[in-house]
Amino acid sequence: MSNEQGEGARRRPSDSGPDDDHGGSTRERILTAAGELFAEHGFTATPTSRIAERAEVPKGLIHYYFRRKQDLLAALVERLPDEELESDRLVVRGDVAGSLRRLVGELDARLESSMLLSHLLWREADTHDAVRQAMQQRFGVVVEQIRRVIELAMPPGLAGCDVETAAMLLARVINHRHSVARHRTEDDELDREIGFIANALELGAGSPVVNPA
Amino acid sequence: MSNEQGEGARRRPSDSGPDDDHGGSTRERILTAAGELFAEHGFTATPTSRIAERAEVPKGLIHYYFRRKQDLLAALVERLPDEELESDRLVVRGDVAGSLRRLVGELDARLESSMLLSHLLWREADTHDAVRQAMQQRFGVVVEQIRRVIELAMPPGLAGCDVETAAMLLARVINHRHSVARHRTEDDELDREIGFIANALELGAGSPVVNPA
Amino acid sequence: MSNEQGEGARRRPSDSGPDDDHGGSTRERILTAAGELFAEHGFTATPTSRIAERAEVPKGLIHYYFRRKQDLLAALVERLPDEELESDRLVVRGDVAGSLRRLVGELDARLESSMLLSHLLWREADTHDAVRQAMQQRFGVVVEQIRRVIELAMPPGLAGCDVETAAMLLARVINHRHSVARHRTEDDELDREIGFIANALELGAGSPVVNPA
Amino acid sequence: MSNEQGEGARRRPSDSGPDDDHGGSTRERILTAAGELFAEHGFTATPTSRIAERAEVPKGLIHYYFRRKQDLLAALVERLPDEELESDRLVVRGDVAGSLRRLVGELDARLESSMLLSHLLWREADTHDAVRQAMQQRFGVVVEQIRRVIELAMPPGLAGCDVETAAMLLARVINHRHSVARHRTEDDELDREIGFIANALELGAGSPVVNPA
DNA sequence: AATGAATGAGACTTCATTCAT
DNA sequence: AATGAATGAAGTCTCATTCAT
Repeated sequence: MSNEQGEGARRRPSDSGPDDDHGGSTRERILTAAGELFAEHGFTATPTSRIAERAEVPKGLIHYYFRRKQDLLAALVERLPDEELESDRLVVRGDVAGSLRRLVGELDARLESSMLLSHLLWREADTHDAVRQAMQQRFGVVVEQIRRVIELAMPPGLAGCDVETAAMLLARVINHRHSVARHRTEDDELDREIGFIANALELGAGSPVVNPA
Repeated sequence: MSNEQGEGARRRPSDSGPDDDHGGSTRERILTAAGELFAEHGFTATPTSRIAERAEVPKGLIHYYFRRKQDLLAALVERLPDEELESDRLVVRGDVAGSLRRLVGELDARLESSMLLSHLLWREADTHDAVRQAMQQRFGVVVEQIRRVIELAMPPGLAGCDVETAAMLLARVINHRHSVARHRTEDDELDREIGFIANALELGAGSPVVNPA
Repeated sequence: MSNEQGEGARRRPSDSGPDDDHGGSTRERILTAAGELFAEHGFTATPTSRIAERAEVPKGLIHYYFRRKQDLLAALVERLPDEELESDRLVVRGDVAGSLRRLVGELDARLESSMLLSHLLWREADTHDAVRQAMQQRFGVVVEQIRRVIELAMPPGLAGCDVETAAMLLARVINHRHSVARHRTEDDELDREIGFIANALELGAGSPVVNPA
Repeated sequence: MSNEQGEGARRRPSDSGPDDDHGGSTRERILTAAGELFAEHGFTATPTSRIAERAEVPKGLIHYYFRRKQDLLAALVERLPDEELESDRLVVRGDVAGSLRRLVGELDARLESSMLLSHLLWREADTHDAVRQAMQQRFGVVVEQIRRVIELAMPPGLAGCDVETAAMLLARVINHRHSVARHRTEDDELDREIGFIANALELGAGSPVVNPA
């Protein structure tokens, strides 16, 4: 268990050339099919043969590009969109809730295409080390971005409250959506939760932690 | 691939007799082993033969008690501790944070034994209908309990804020711990998050939701 | 490469009971089929599916008894007839050639059933450690037996010659037959070679090793 | 499964041109790599892709030069050094042992480069007809050469003994080294065995075969 | 002349499940 | 009630070989 290899993922043959294949380069089609199926049924429960079917390539080609099934997962992780984004332009000083909403919107837009994928990765995180590491790193990045937006958006006088915790809280909510909530994505709830946190911050929540049990 | 039910789970042969087996009735030992292994490696990735090994029973016995592998999962769901608990005695009026901490503590204590199991179930939730339904129901129960504790603990004057959202937020945090956070369970973080939410509530957060996007 | 495991070979189900299978216990039939096919076409070139065909068992049963193909080889080695035999009764003092011929005859008789097998094992000796070790040990045993027979059969006065070398020489001839000569087993040649060696010993060959360049 | 021949081995594209490849013509590098790998792991167990790797040529090139994998084996057989050598200059009349030692030394020197290869060929002899035939022919040539050296080296008076058998015996020893003994090549043993045979011949061994069984 | 993507047959192996005892 | 031998479908992966470029 948990053997990453670093190698295993062969380079794609025609990287930037025009694709006369139906729908992306062959390698890409395989990855897309794999991502979808993994997300729908899980990694172990998805036979490589079904990936081949959906990608409309012969079975052997899967293992030509990705020697082991596991390498498909690794490649999917690498292909994740970079979560980094210049968040500064989203910030409106004094409007924490609005700024956070815009941030979450941006993050979601980026992940939109890979929502299912993201969900899959959370599922496989504790079976595959590479996946887990990637996920944890991404979590850290998100927390950091939230924290930054909050700090920029907060009115100057209210610097005392627990920004760190609020950021973590929101990051967890976001992750929860991507990881577990998959089916019932109720934007309404999310919206209210963002509002709650922003409001709490503006009220100075968390600053004086009173008698911690 | 959906959910069989009704039949499938055979009644244990010697139900009430004294156990001369080493460590619980045979059927129970099988379930425990299955729960552990499913949690460690996932449902599909766990062969029934390995369950038999860990439970120290012959392989045939697994399918004697549980005709299909899937029935093991169903039985594990049924065996989950009832989340219902008389929360009233945990409440100290005026101390929202403390009350919530005690509630979370109780919930954790109940789940302690089945922490891994709970995690497993979240993983398998979108592959197995029966599991998903159970999980969603449990989520609802937890939200409700949190809401109740908050309402009981809140000082009378502050009834205006968004208790519903706060409850959902905390429930999500709890679930996140059980479903995803598996490895790094940092109680410190949880504690601060509870404090943050309680404090926010006391400050009236969420009451006037300002310009919702 | 070269991973023996010690385990891997499941115990046969009905060891000594009467066989109503057609031709030995199931496990034994598999081993016999494997031995034959390995000998004919080599280990790697023999698919387990063909073993199943010849043994007239379903493919899965092969791996029920022998988890890995390699375990078949290991089991075949273990099944080799013990080369040890009470050679003393074969010896006629003063008749070295005759004594050796009887010894070789005995060894051949023992190996007769496993001639092909023996050949196979030599072929696979340098790919599979377990096989090589078994083969080397067997070689040592044979050399020792030959040496003993020679010493018992030699007339007392001629003790000076190089018995060790003669024994090795003959052992090598025997092995050569089993390992390489497979197809054209001309007993005539063997006979003359035994005669030559015996005669040489009686003439005192090897005693004074002259200028070993 | 028998032996194809006649076609199959394409002529190398640039036969006589200067080699700017690193280490021999491309075709030759392929053959060398194939020989090494076949000897190490056996014919069937060696993928052509690994041959390409070791030869540092693209995979397609293997099948460009040698349409079928089997043709590699055939080419290796053809490339074997010619065993024929003018043995007369090695002979010192009256010194049988010395003459044989020099002969064996020469043969070994020729085969030195292809010791492993020779071993491989013996292994594959009974799976590939072409290989077996080549091997048997080579065996005959060696026997003949030994016989010739013995006859030339023997003192005139001792013509009565069984030269044929002695030659066969020694040829077998040589072959045994090349085919089986691969790992523990103890020149010491070989030396003593040559001495034994030569000594036996000088003593007239084999001449009067006494009571053949 | 040379390349490496593509192909599909088939190898080994695992496994849930059945069934005779 | 309990067992483990038996079964065969299906999984992952390898590989010789072809072919368009």
